[in-house]
Amino acid sequence: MLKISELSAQSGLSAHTLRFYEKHGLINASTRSEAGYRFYNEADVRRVEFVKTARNIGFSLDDIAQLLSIRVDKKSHSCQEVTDLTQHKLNEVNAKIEELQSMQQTLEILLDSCCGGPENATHCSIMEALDEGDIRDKARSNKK
Amino acid sequence: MLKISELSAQSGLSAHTLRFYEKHGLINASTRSEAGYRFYNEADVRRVEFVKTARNIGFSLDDIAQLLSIRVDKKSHSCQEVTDLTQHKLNEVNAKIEELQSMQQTLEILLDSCCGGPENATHCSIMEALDEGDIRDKARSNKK
DNA sequence: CTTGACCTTAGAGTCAACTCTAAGCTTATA
DNA sequence: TATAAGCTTAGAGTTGACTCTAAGGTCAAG
Ligand SMILES: [Zn+2]
Ligand SMILES: [Zn+2]
Ligand SMILES: [Zn+2]
Ligand SMILES: [Zn+2]
Repeated sequence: MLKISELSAQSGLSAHTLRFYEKHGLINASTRSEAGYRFYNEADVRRVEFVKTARNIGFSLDDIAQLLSIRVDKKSHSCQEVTDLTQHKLNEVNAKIEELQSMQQTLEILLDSCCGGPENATHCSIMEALDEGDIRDKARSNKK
Repeated sequence: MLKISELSAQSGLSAHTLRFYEKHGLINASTRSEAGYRFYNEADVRRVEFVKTARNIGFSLDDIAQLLSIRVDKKSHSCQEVTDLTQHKLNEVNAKIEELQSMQQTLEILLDSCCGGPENATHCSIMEALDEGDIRDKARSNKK
């Protein structure tokens, strides 16, 4: 049985974060001492590791809550539910990547066009491009 | 001279957003009516368009504030300052893309491994992977 | 028996970029 | 002249995932 500071050291999550996750229904200390101190058993630790893994992949805490509710009763849930969640997350990630790649392209074009030198910026092609808005066409897909 | 609602219609930014940008020092109505109504002239409108363009590229409002301070006095600033800002933003964007691509890979691996069918999730390889944490190695670079 | 480290809670603060509300003027139209 | 639409301000609310604070209880060591 681990105290919160021990679990914190072991998991790399701060005690604050562990309490925060508890408040949001993700994890729990299955026992408390008489004084109210949290004590985590092995199953608790495994659950925390599950949360950590899912979080590292990029799932939101809401996603993780759903994954956890599947985890505690796998018989009542299907593989399809799991792939739906995963696919949905993948779609989000893909959309963000596209948005960022569009920004990336525009920024590279801007950098290519500017001399980057120490002279003053009265002739700066980046400033001109921002003023004229003509890169906006290339950057339009960046909009949320 | 445009009233705020007219500039809002023309620019696609809400009147709320225009006031918000003003509060944060990005834009200004160079004149006010006797009753205090904002009136935007052509230079104001061009400044708003500059902000919009920069925002669409992905610059933060802080970045934009810096770009604007260069814009109003180009003689006192160098091309290098402009490229520094742009390069810094590009580095940020590249870092995020890498992070997301790592998530993307992990999610694709997970999706490949799961049957996605309607049977129950007791055998689900995604749940197993999350439990065992063995994809964490692939996903480790996702950490902030 | 007193430090000092650790634990508890509720609740506030952080970041970014809006978004909205309330309460009250102003202006245009009927 | 009355109604509605539009403007003003200060300030609060939103989202997500923490992060920290205050005020106090607990526990081991010296
Ligand atoms: Zn130059
Ligand atoms: Zn330049
Ligand atoms: Zn299956
Ligand atoms: Zn499965």
